[in-house]
Parts: sequence; C-alpha cells; structure tokens
Amino acid sequence: MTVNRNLVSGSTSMLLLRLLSEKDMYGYEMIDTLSKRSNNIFELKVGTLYPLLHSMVKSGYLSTFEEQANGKLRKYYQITESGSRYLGKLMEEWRTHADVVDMLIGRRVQYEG
Amino acid sequence: MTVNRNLVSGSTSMLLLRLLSEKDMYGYEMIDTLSKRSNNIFELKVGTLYPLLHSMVKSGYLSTFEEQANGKLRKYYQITESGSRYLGKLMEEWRTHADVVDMLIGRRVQYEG
DNA sequence: TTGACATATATCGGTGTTCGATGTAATATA
DNA sequence: TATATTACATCGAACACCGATATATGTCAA
Repeated sequence: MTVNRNLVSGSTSMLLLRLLSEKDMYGYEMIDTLSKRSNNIFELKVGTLYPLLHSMVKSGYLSTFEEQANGKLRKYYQITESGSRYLGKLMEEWRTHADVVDMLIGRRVQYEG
Repeated sequence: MTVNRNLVSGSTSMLLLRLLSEKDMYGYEMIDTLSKRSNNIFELKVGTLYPLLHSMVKSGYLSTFEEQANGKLRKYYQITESGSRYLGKLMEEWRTHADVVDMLIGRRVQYEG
C-alpha cells in the first residue's frame, strides 16, 4: 500500500466478504489468497485483518467455527445471509464510486450513472 | 458519501490536484465542481477540504494567491510542478489498485498488470 | 430594512481504517 | 535443537474524513 495506503481503503471488508462468498476460510488463508490473486499488490496485514473480522462477526456478517488442522486449531469464517446482502451493497457502491473517480480523472470520457 | 464513506477515500487529494491541473480554483469552487461533475455522488465537505488544501500547500504541491471577487476575498489554489508529479503518481496508483479490486470482485476476469 | 439564505473561509474533536510492533504457541525443517 | 513458518491475537499511533461550530460578507424577498 506504499505511498497512499488509503487509496482504496474501505474496500477491504468488501474483498474479504467476496472471498468468503466462495468458501469458508481462516485468517491467514484470506491474506494469502488476496496476495496471490493480486500479484502481491494487495497485501493485507494481520493487524488490519483480525479487528476487521471480529467487527464483522459482531455485526452479524460473519459466523465462525473451529477446526483442527495439522494439530493446530484453525478458526474458520463463514459469510452469513446478512453478510451476503451487505456484500452486494458494498459492490454496488464500489462500482458507483470507482466509476465516478475514473470519470473525474478523465479515465472515462463521461459519467453515465 | 452515504454508507461507506471510506470506499474510495485517499482519492480526495488526487481529485483536487486533478481539478487544479485544469485551472486555479478557490475552495468552494472545488466542492461545487466535483459535486456537479459527479451528479452529486462525490460531496466533499469543507471540514475535509480545507485541512487537506493546507496540508498540500505545506507539502509544496499547491501554492496560493488571493483575489477580490464580489467584495469577498477569495483564496485561489494553484498546482505546483511538484504537485503535478505527485498527481501523476497518485493516478498511476489509483489505476493499479482499482483494477486489482475490480479483478478480485470479479468485475474483470483476470488481472493483467 | 431586516431577516434568511448562500457564499466563503477556517478550526476542532470524534470516528473509523490501517499498520507496525509485539506476544504466544504449535509444527516443520535443517 | 534451533530457526522458520503458520496461525492466532491485541495495542497504540497515524491518518482520512466529517459534523459541528465560528465568522463575515453579499443577495434577495417580505
């Protein structure tokens, strides 16, 4: 996130929910998956991840269950019905805002809603 | 900025610099222009604008001059050489990050750098 | 002419997002 | 057996943004 770490901030919870809409994951798996899929451009830090996951559990967007793997207890996160609805909302918002920004900096010639 | 104000945050200074790369403007003019061009989607608040402008002046990205208009003293902001370079950097970053987010949420099929 | 509204500047405090630093503990590997 | 990796977690600091608030002038309608 180099120079301006907040350039696309706020999209983090959207990306996590999007991942979990594919399958249940544990924390480190989310970081790895995001990192690999983005060619290391999106490098989520644990100090960001866990507080975010906890807050989304508290908000009812995620539920958790634990599972033994390689002797280690892994905490899996699962998206809820409410989380899916919230994800839809965030994606819609992202599209609107990103398009407006693109339009304003001249990446798209005109904004068409 | 409705539900998630931070969805495209950090892009504010980029948008302001982009505006000023067209012509010198005073504070309110920037708010109005951004608002009108985006069909009221991007509504920058004065509490955000002025501290940001001041910090960019301090960083050397902007310079200022005052001009009388309708009896009122308007403070115009002008982009500097350094500000133009910084804008280029921010736009490049925005493109990279926004593309990655789009790819991760499945808006683009594959990320091609 | 006066009160309301718009224009225009500015600051302050609070909230939310993110990360670096730090801590703990188990497994894998050299 | 020492080191690295995996995996969980919290805390404090920095930063972005906004609502509230303050001040002052111009415009316009009642």
